[in-house]
Amino acid sequence: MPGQRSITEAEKLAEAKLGGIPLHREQMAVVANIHRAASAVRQHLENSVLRGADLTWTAFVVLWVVWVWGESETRHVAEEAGISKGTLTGVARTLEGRGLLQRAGHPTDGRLVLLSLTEEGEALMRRLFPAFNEEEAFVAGRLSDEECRSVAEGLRRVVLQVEERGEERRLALLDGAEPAPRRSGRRPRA
Amino acid sequence: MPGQRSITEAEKLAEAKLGGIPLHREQMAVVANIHRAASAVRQHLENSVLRGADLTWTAFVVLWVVWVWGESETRHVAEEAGISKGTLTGVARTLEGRGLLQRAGHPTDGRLVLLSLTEEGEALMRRLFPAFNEEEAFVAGRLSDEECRSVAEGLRRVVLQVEERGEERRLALLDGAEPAPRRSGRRPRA
DNA sequence: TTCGTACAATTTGAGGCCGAACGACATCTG
DNA sequence: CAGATGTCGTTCGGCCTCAAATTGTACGAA
Repeated sequence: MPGQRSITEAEKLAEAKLGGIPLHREQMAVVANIHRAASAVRQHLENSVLRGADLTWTAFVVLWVVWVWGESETRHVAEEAGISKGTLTGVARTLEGRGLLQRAGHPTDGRLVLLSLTEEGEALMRRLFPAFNEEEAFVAGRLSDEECRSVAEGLRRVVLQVEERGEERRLALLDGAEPAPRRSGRRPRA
Repeated sequence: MPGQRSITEAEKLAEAKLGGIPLHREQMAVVANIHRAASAVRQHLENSVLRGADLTWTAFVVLWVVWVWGESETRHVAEEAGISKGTLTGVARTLEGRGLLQRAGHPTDGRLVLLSLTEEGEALMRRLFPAFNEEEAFVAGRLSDEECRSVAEGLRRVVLQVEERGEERRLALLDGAEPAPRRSGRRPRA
């Protein structure tokens, strides 16, 4: 099993590389496993239920959000789907082109755009979601309901920590230094 | 807090949408939280320690793998970093261009390519990793060491389930049907 | 020794991804 | 009621991402 042995093994190697500087082992392992699990789960779901419908993970998440919450403003959809506004614009365009999603202007605020599923999109989700949820159950199959709750609760605390203290922490780390702009991204016109 | 309330709320809405079809609630919540946590952690680390070094998450992971394991064949690096071989080719090219990574042919098997850090890459990791690990500790700050171990263990079981049973499961689901090729990707030349 | 099979990394095409810049609109303030 | 200020969604540049097709190398069998 490469999986777990690697992490334990890697800890020792990393510690050796640092020559005695102490390492936050448990915290390192939990972060590593979060990402391992996320990518394993995503890959399984993409290759089982999503592939047949020619949907990517992100496209499915966006459809799911709009399906569950009903017609919504794009900023809320992006927030809920965990992607940036810019990414959502592209994904929504793709889904609109496939006839699964609709776009409408807000009646009173001209800046807003509302997203909703088409009838075809609704039908797709009614068909797809049960299969999706079944695979969620599969990937969590080695955990009892109680263990699922406990792991979910632990993860929730990680999310809360970043949401509530992350920004402040990042500012403290920079401590006055310039925010170090991303090297990629759009350039000023001048 | 949009975070947790949304998931609980969403469960009810999704259940309503399905009109009585039972839902695997705990499993759905654990999968949702895995992805929330992964993206929150990634974003925090990119915007705190990685941004200043102009490294993306993936680039850092690749450097980390090569740093910890030493000179390695690309297929192992891709596997360990959780990305496809094709993605690694591009990322390695970028890092090579920045003088952080080296590429060398295998002495006896001409098909293999070996990756290793340059001296500059080594120096970067010696400087960067302690800061990275410090932020891993920060994001896990609301969990005790024991809770970290327990969450990590739960996640490990999810990874194992997918690694050991995933393929078989996907085959069973298709059950003879064609594997439904990805719509994007390279086309045959003919 | 040449063929076939196996396996390596790379190329390719379509799309996801971020954050800064941008233009359109809304809303406050004088 | 005009200008300043703020907030929307979109555009844009540079990467990442995948899997299939491709190219190149290795190695066993005929």
